[in-house]
Amino acid sequence: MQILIIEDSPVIVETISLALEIRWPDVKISVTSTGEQGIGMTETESPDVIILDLGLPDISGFDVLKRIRLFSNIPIIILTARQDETDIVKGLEWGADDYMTKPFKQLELLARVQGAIRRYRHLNEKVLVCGPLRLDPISLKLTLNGKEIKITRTEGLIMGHLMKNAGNVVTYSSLGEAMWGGDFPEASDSIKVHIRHLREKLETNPGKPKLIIIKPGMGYLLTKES
Amino acid sequence: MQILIIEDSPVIVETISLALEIRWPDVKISVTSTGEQGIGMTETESPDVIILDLGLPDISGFDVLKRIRLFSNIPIIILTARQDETDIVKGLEWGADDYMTKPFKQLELLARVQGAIRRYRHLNEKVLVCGPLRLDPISLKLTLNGKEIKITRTEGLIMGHLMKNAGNVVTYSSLGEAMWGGDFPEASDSIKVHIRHLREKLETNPGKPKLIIIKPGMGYLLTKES
DNA sequence: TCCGTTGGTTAAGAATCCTTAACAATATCT
DNA sequence: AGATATTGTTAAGGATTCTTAACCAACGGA
Repeated sequence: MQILIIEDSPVIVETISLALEIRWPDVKISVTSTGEQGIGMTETESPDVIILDLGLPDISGFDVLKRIRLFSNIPIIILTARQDETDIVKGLEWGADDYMTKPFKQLELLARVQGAIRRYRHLNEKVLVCGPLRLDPISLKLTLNGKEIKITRTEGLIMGHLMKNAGNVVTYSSLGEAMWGGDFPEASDSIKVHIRHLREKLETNPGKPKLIIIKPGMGYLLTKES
Repeated sequence: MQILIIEDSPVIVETISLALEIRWPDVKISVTSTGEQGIGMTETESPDVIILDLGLPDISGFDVLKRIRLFSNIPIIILTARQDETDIVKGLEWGADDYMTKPFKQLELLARVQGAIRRYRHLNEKVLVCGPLRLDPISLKLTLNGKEIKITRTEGLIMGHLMKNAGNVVTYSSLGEAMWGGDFPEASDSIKVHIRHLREKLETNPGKPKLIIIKPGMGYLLTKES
């Protein structure tokens, strides 16, 4: 994970960096105080998110935004002073993904960054295919040999995770993360219930599963191909 | 709505066009039988969806795919013969959004096109802002003055539709379409209940709404700005 | 062999959410 | 102003979905 901060105030850079590093200990943060350099670094480093102050010393933040958008869809969160709130609409129209007004809370920042990443991830989520199974990871619609299978949200998240790692074992904890996000209950019986439900919907013989296989002591595995 | 078909078999083109025209009577369909032309037409016509046969007379369908992906994220549905199913994975890896094996059912085609468009629409769905309200239209998370407001899925769809048309009246039927999709119950009392719930969550005085206003006989209106 | 752990199975309960329905309040029209 | 149509309000019911819990079966190590 890599984040580019285009901001000329060292205090704000410090605030932002600190929060990001606490939330994502292995984040790589690049900083520049000028717009020109920011555009360059966007190309060279291709960060996952850009945090862009609209009030820069050299060129207008809007120009930076526009020029980055000429070649990239990287999510951009714009910063602006509270009194310049009219800029926000303009910024969003020019392709920003989100905005924050200064001063802002660190938690708010983290939420916005997290949201921007999540939305951007969506962009790259293509239909997943695995043998006879197809899953649209956004709408969580699943088909088996072309027939639509009704699944719940949670079941869809599990299938998405299994299909992304088809052929490999998926641990309980990584499944938990896919289902519940960041932090999830230590122990829960519910995974095996969901697995049961999925097997009932997908397997010809749910008692003798051929698709969703248990790897004892490790986790589950979705058989690659058929 | 515009769709580009890159396919050299007139029979298949006919099948596809017919289905598309029935489903979307005002669709604009462009056809070409060669890959080179297909790439060109993608640039000049910027269609909403491309249907691409992998078996073309001039250049490989994969090359077409790759070259289009160099400059565009337009959703591409690839067609391939049943016996070449190994192509599918390669196609998806190279950036196709979906696939169909020939022969295919017309209804299946429509579903795939619809799905591709819906997913692509997501790409362009930025955070909606309207005065103190912010809505992420994908996760349907809503904040009011920065505070997160818990809303249900249906409430989120309603807010999305209202915010997209902030300042303008939104009719009952268009709200129904936003909530339930294509076809929806003629008469239902539930909209007004959802509106009530939203007002309880958003208005300082839900009985005297200032945000979600009724336009008697027409529909609802979300006040632009505050 | 026996016990303990791991996973499977099933049912019940809780939580959430949507819709319906009945009645009240308000607006619109004549 | 009075009648009628439209919208507001509230409670209740039903559907769906997730979790918990209790018990069963299989397996491996002591």
